[in-house]
Amino acid sequence: MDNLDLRKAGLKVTLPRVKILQQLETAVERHMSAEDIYKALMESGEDVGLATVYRVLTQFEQAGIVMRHNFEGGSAVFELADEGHHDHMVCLDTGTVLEFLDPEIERRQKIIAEEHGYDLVEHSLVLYVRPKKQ
Amino acid sequence: MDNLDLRKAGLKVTLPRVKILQQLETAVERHMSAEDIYKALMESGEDVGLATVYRVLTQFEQAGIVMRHNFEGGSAVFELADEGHHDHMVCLDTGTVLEFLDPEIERRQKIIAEEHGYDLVEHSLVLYVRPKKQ
DNA sequence: ATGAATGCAAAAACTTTGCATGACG
DNA sequence: CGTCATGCAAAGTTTTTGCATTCAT
Repeated sequence: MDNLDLRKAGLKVTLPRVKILQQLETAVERHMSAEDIYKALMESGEDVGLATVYRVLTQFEQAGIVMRHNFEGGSAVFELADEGHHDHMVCLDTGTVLEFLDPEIERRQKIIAEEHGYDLVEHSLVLYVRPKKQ
Repeated sequence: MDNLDLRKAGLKVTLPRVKILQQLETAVERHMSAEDIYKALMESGEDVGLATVYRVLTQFEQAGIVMRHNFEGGSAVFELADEGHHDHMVCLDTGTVLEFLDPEIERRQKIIAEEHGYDLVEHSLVLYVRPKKQ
């Protein structure tokens, strides 16, 4: 995921775009809101406008470089689309986001859509969880 | 789902609350946004404020009378919580919302959460589909 | 009568857009 | 150099909140 990917997407290699990409690559938390990225860049001394972060993330999404998710709670979160498809598990206590993929669930989804006369285009599955009690 | 349910939830039986409940019960489309409900009431000659619709829906949600869903696209949709749990299938062409329940998917979700050391609290599964081609 | 609920308008939260300036190729 | 991208501020959307008034019990 580097400057070449930007060019391939027809996007000029500008400082804000490179910095946002780097942020998503190096951040501890893979899943960040526009605001998260904006703040992180500000703290690193990078001077990027919030509007630019939103614009760039939207372009990245269209180019298939990032994925946008609407978990519960105000804002959308973005993650690098460098892995294959997966679903998410969000801890209600800590906000931690875990990724998982279950072939059986994937399979059933496709079957269910077809049983109803549809083709499955995409899906959104989020498990909201809490640390196991004992 | 009647006035008794409101009382049981500790909510006074007011005209706006009754009308909103009726709207959700009688509307053709079970899944409505606050704006949808507001407009429908206006067209029926009921004079309810949009803020009240939001307030009442939030109270209904807390009381377990309705469920709130965040499908793609701006606004949240609400449905009466008079059936058991189910997931949703949204047609990208028509906006139609279908409900389904797959015991196997439900089972797998719980297992996956536990395998990661969590208890499953709730989940959100939405299939985005299109009418089958042939 | 009194506490809760409503309507309105204002604000809040998140995201997008218009436009003049600046940077990339 | 021309064009695309940026920053800022303003506007758009959806939802929430403050407050005076009205309503339910």
